[in-house]
Amino acid sequence: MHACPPNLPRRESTAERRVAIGLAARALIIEKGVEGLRTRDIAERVGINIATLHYHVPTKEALIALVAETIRHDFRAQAMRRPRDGKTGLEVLRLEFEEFREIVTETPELIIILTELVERGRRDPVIGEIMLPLYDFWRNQFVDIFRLGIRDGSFRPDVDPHAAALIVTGTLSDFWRAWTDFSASIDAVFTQLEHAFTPPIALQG
Amino acid sequence: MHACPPNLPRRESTAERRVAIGLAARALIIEKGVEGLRTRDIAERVGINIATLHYHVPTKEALIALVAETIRHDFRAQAMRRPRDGKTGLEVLRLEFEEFREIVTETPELIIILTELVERGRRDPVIGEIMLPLYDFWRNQFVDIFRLGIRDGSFRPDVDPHAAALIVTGTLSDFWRAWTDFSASIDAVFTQLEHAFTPPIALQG
DNA sequence: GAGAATCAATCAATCACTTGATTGAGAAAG
DNA sequence: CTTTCTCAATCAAGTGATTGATTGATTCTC
Repeated sequence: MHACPPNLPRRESTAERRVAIGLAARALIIEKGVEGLRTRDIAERVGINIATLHYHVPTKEALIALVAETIRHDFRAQAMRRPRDGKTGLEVLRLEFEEFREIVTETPELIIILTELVERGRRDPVIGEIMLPLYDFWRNQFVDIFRLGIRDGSFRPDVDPHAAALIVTGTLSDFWRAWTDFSASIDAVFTQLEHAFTPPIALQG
Repeated sequence: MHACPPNLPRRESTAERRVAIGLAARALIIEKGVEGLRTRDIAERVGINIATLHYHVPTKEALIALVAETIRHDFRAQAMRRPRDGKTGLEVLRLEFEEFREIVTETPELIIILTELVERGRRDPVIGEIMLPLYDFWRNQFVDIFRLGIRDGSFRPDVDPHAAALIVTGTLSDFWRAWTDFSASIDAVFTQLEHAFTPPIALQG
C-alpha cells in the first residue's frame, strides 16, 4: 500500500472540490436565493477560476442538483441519529421535534434551502426528481408516526394520518419564516402540536 | 359636456398598462418563478415594446414591487368578503377556511406567488416592506380568532394563540405544495385543524 | 375648423454589461 | 511521460435599461 505523503496535497480532489462548491453554493443561496445564484460568485467563494468550477461541475443545472443532493444527504443523516424501535407514536413524534430543534440550532439553512428547492422542483424536473421524493419521504414519516400512534393509543382514533402529517410539516416549515415580526415559541408550538392529536387528558390535569 | 367617442381609444392609460403588466408578470412567475422573470417576456406577453414597459414601470425592482402590491390588494379584497361580527372564534375560523377554499378554486396562484415573495422579502427590503406586514397580518388574524374562541369557549383554554395561528397558516401554506405525490383532502385538513383546538367532544360522539 | 404646439406614450436600435460556458496553453501530480 | 487539473482569455447570447425619433391625443390660437 502507498503511504500518504507527509505534505498536504497541493490540489484538492474532485470530490473535495465538489463538496466545497456545494457548501459555497448553499451559503450563496441563503444570501441571494437561487434567483441570485451566479457561477462566478461560487467560484470566487471557493477560490477557484470559473473554468475550474465547470471542470468539476459541468453546468449550472448540475450545480443546483449537487446542492439538492447535499441537502438530501444532510436530512438523511439527521434522520439516522435516533432509533425509533419500540416507541409509541407520540414518543417518535417527540423525537422528530427534537431533530427539528437540532436543525434550527445547528444547520438553520437547511429548511430555507429545502423550501426554495422544493418550489423550484415544481418547474424543473431535474430538481424535482431529487427534492420532491425527499419532501414526500419527510411527510410520509409523519403519516407512519400517526398510524403507529393511533394503533398504540397515544393518538386519538379520529386523527387522519395524512392531514395530521401535513399539519405538522407545514407548521415546521412555516416556523422558519422567522424573519417576520411574528413569533411563536418553538416549545409552545411543539406542545400545541402534541395536544392537537393526543387523547383528551382532562382527568390527568 | 363632451360625449365619449364611439371608437375605442388607440392607447391605454398608464393605469391600465400597469394592471396588464402586473397580471402578465404574475402569470410568468407561476411559470418560471421570480428567478426566471424577464422584462422582455413581460413586455411580449402584454404586447408592448420593452421601452414602453420601462416607461410605465421604470425598473425591474419596481415591477416586482408592483406584483407584490397586486397580491396584497387581492388578499385584502378576499378578506373583506365576509363579515365577522358576532361570531364565535370557531365560526370565524370556518370562514377563514372557506376563504382559503375560494383561493384554491378561483385564484390558485396567489399562495404560490405569496410564498415566493415572502421568501424574497427576507433578502430584499423593498419587497419585505410590502409582503412581510401582509403575512404577519394574515397570521395575526388567526391569533385574534383563537383569543376570541378561548373567551367564548369554542376553543380550549390551553390553546396558545400564537402557536395555534402558526400551525394554521403553516398548514394552509404547505397544503399548496400539491405538486408532490403526497396528498391530503382539504376537508380532512380543515376537520383536523378544528379538532386540534376545540374542546373534547367525547360525550357528543 | 385648421393648424401649431405641447405632452404622453411608443418604438427600433442600441448600450454596457452579465452570464453560463468554452478554448487552448500551461502547471501539477503520479 | 501521461493524465488530471487549472487558468486567462474569449465566445455567444441574454439582460436591464437607455436613446432619439415618431406617433397619438389634447389643448390652444387664429
